[in-house]
Amino acid sequence: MGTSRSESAAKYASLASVIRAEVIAGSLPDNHLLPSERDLAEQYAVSRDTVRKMIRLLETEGIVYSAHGRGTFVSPAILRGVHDSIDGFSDAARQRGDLAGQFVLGVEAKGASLALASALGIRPGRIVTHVRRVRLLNRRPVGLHDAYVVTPDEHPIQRAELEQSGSIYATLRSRGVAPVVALDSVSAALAGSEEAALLAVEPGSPLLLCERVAFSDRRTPLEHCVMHYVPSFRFARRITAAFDARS
Amino acid sequence: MGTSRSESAAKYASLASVIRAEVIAGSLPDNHLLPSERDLAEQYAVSRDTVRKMIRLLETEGIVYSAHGRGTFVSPAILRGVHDSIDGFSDAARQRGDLAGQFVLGVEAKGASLALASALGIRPGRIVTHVRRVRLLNRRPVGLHDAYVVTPDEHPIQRAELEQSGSIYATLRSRGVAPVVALDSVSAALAGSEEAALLAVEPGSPLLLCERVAFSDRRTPLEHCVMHYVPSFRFARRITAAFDARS
DNA sequence: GAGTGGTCTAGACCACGTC
DNA sequence: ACGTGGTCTAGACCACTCT
Repeated sequence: MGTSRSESAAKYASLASVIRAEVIAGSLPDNHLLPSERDLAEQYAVSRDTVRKMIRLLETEGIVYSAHGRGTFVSPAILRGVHDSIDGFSDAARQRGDLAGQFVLGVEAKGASLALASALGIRPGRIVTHVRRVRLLNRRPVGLHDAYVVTPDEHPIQRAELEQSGSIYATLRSRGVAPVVALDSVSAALAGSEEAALLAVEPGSPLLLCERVAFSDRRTPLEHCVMHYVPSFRFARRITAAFDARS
Repeated sequence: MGTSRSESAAKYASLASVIRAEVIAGSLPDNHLLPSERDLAEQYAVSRDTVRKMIRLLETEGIVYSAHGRGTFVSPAILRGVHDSIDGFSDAARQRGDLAGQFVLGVEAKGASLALASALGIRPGRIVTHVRRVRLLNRRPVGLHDAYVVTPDEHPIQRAELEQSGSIYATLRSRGVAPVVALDSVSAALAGSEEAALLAVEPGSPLLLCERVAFSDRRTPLEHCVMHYVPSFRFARRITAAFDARS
C-alpha cells in the first residue's frame, strides 16, 4: 500500500471524509437535514467556501444533496454507494462486498488492425498488447474481457508484469500513464461457442456487450476493451440531471 | 418553447455558453491550450473564481479539461458530445442527429405489485400508471419501455395527457415534479415472442435490458422503467476517474 | 421576514510542470 | 524561475423556500 503519500489532503477533502463517515456510519436517516453551510463553517472553523467544496464533493459521490433555499440533506441509502468508477469491475465488486478475480487466458503483442487503430486513433500496425481474461465474481466466471492496450513506448506488456501488478491499469500506472477518462458503450450480443465455454453458459445465451476506450490524463488513447458479461451480471450507475443552459 | 424563463443566467453559465460555442464551432483543434484562468478573467472582466466555475461546468460536459500546472485544454472531439442525461433516449438521439419517436401501446392505472413497491419504496397497492411504449429511432423500432409511474397525488396519468405533452417526464413536470436523479442497471436478456414481434426481431434475439428508478428533487421515487433494446442500439456514456480520498 | 443555498468578488498562498 | 491550476479566506449580495 502507499508508503508515504502526500500527507496533507485538502481541507475540504478531509472535512468530506468526516461527514462521509458520519453519514455512512448510519445514525442519520434518509433525507436528514444537515446543518447549514454557515453553521458547518463555524463548527469546523473553515470558510463557507471550503464547506461548499466539501458538499459538492459529497454530492458527486451521491452522499448528500442540496436544494436552494431548503438546505443540504442526506441522500437516501439506495442512492448512496452507486458511483461511477473507471475501474468498473473490481471496484464495483469490492463495493458490493463481492470477491473479484480473474484468469488470464493470453497475453500477446500484435499490430493494430485497421478497425482497432481507428477506434484508438492510432496508426494501423502500431504494436498493441492483446490481453484476454475471464473475470470472476465469487469464483464464478461472469465476464470475458479482450483488452487491446497501447503502451506509450510501444513496449508490449509481459504476462509476468501483468500477473505481478494484478491489473492492466496498475501496469500502465507503473509506466507513468493512468486512465482518467473512458468512453463506454453497451449493447446486447449472443454467446458463440467459445464465449459460452469460457463463461459456462449455453451457446445462444444473451450477453451484455460493453466496449470501452480509455484515455490518459493527456487524452492519449490507452486501451480498447471488449467485454462480454453473463446476464446475471449487472452494471449499475447513477445519473444526475444535467445542468440546463441553452442559448 | 420557454416563453419567459428566468431571463438572467449566472455569469459563469453565460460565459460557458460563449466558450462552448467557440469550441464546438470547431476552429480549435483537439487538445488546444486555452488561455489561463487569470487571462480569461481579465479578458471577460470577471473574477477568476467565476472563470473557474465556468471551466468546472464545461469539464463536466466533456468540453474541456484542466491539468494542474499545465493549463486548460480543449477535449478531443471523440470525448465531447457524450454526456449523461436523465432523459437518455430522446436526448441521446437528438444529439447524434437521429429522429426519436415513440408509439404508445397502452396506458393503464393499476396497484403496485410487491416487487414494484419495493423497487420504488412505496406502499404495495399504491396506484401507479403503467405506460408501455415502443421507442423509434429514424422510424424503426429499437426499444420497448415499460414505465411504472408514481404520481404525487395518486391521480393516474391519462393517455391524452401523455400524448399531448409528448413524454412522461414532461407530464410529471406539469404536475410539479421532475426527475433529477436516477439509478440505472444494465444486463442482457433474450427476446420473447411478444418483445420480438414489437421490436421486429427474431424470438431468441439478444436484447439489452436496462432497468431504471428515477427520483425527484426531493428524492421521492417517481418511476420504475424496464427497457429492452435491440442489439443495434447502443447506450454510450463517459466515465471520469473518481476523486481519490481515503482515510 | 428569516434562513437557506447560489453567485460573485479580490486577494493570498500552495502545488505542480516546464524550461 | 515562472506560469499554471488548486485551495482557502472574508465578505457581499441575490434567489429561493417556508411560515
